[in-house]
Amino acid sequence: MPDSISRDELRRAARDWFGLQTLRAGQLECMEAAVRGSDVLAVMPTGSGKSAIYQVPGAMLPGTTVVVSPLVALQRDQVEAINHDLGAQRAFAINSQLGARAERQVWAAVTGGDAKFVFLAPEQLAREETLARLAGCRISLFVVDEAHCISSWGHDFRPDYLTLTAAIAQLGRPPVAALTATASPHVRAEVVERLGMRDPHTVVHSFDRPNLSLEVVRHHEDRGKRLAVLDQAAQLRGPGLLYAATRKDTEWYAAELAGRGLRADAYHAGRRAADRARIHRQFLGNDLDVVVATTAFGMGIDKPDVRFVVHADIPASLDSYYQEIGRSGRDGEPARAVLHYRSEDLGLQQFFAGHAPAAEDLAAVFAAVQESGPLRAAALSRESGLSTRRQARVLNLLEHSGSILAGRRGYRAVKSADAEGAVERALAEAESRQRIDKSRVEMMRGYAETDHCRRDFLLNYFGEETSGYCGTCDNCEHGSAAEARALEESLPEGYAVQTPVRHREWGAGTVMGVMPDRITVLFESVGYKDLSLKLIEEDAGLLEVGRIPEGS
DNA sequence: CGCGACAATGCTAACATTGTCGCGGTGCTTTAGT
Repeated sequence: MPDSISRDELRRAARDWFGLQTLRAGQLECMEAAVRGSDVLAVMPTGSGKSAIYQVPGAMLPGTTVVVSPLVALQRDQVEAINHDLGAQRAFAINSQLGARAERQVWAAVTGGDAKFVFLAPEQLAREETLARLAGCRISLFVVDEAHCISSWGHDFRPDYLTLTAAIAQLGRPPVAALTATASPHVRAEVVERLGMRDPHTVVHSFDRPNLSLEVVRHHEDRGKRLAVLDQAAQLRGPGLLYAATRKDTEWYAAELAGRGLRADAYHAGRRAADRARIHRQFLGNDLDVVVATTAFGMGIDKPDVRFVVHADIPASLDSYYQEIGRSGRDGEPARAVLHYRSEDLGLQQFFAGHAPAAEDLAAVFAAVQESGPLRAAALSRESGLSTRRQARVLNLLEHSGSILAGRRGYRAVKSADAEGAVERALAEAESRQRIDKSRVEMMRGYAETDHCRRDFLLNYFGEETSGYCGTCDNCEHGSAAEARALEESLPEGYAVQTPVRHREWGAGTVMGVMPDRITVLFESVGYKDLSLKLIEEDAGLLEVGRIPEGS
C-alpha cells in the first residue's frame, strides 16, 4: 500500500536505484506527498534533481506512472536515463515515431504491467485510442514535465496541453505532479487551475542566479544593433548562445560570425532534423563556439559551461527570457546575459501575441455541440469541418468561457447557453488572453528600460522579495540602481510585492513590483498594469488592499 | 507592429519619394507519394 512507503524507503530507493546519495529537503517532501496521494507542484532549477521527484515514487508505487513530456527527443533521453538507472527496460515512450512492431511491444509492456513509466506528448493523450488503452491500466501517478508549456503553448500553439484535465479524469484521477524550472506566480496559478490540481504540495526554489550578470544595451538603429551584437558575440568567451527572433536572422548572424572565424551555426525549426541533432551534439561537445538560435533551441539542453547568452532581439516575456539566460552558468561559474534592445523590436512580439479565432468557427463548433452533443473531439471535427487544431483552440475557449462542458462521453453544451452569447463570451475570453500576452511583452519592456536593479525586477516578477541592489547588473554597477534605491526610502507603506489588491474596474490583482512613484499590478482580467501612486492616493476607492470579495 | 521587396508616382530624366503587400516562432500528428 502506498501509505506504508516511508521517508527511509524513499531515501534508500533513491540511493540504490538512481544513485542519489543525498536528497534535498524539497525533493523528499515532494516524493512523500506523491506517494501519499497528494498533488505536487515543484518549481526548481534544472539540475536540482527535479526528475527524481517522480522517478523515485514512480518506481516504488504499484502500477504505472504517466509522464507528459513536450518533445519526442526529450522523451527519448528521459526513457534512456531511467532504463539505465534501473538496469532494466521499465520506461517507454509512445509517439508517432514508433514502428508498428515497436508499438505492439510497448503496449504489451504497458498492459502487462512491466512498464513503470510511460512518456507521451499531450497530443498522444488527446487520441481516444491511446487514452482508452491507458485507462485500462493501473495509473498511480500522472506527471506533467515542463509544466509551464501549459501556459505558454496551451492557448494556441499546442492546444492539447489544455485538454490534459480530461485525460487525467479518464485515467481515474491519479495524483498529479507538475514540474518546471520556470514559472511566475501567474503561470503557477494557471498550471494548478488548468490541471485541476487539488491543494497541491508546492515547492518553489529561489529564482536567483547570482553568478549570472545582467546587462541591457540600448540601440536606436537596426544596423548599429547588429554590429554591436556581432562584436560582442565575437569578443565574449564561449561557448555561448545567441538568440534572434527570426529564422532569417539566425542564418544571417551565424554567417557573419563564421566570417569572423568563429565556429557558429544557425538553429531553428526550419532546419532538417539531422542538422538540428548535429548542432546540438556539436554544441555539447564544444565543437561550436556559438549557436545562433530562435526559441526552438533550449528545452532539454543541459550543458553546464555555457558562458554567455546574448539576445539580438527582445523575447516575448520575462518567463522566456529567464529560461533562455538560465541555460548559462549552470556550473556556478560566472556567465553573462546581455540583451540588445530596440523598442521597435517589441512590435514582432506584439504581433505574435495577438490574433483571435474567427467568430464563425466558434459558432460552428458550438452549434455542432448543441445539436449533436455529447461529442468527442474526432466526431466533432467531422461535424464542424474544422481542422483538429483550430477546433481544439475553439473548444477550449468555449469551455473556459462557460458555454460547453467536457465530460466522460465528450463535449456537451451548457443548458442555458445560446449561440450568440457563447460566441461573444468566447471572444471576450480570447481578448482577455491577448491582453495578458501583450502585458507580458510590456513587462519585458519594463525590464529593458528600468533604471533599477535588473535582478530585482526579474525576481519581483517571479514573486520574490528583494533587496534593491545586486551589484552584478549594469544598473547597479553604473550607480543608477543605487540612486533609485535611495529614492525608494520614501516608498509608501502597504504595497509589498505579492500584496493582493482590488481595482475598481479591473478587479482582483497582485502587486508585482513597487517603484518610487508607481506600482505594477498583475490583474487576473487584464494582465500587467502600472498604477501611479499619486492617482491611487487622490482617488480613494480606486485600489483597495487585500482580497475583498466581489460585490461586498 | 515594423521590416523589406517591389511597384507606382512625379515629372520630363535619372532618381528620390511614397504606397502596397506579405511576412514573421515554438511541435505534435498523419498521410501521400518516392
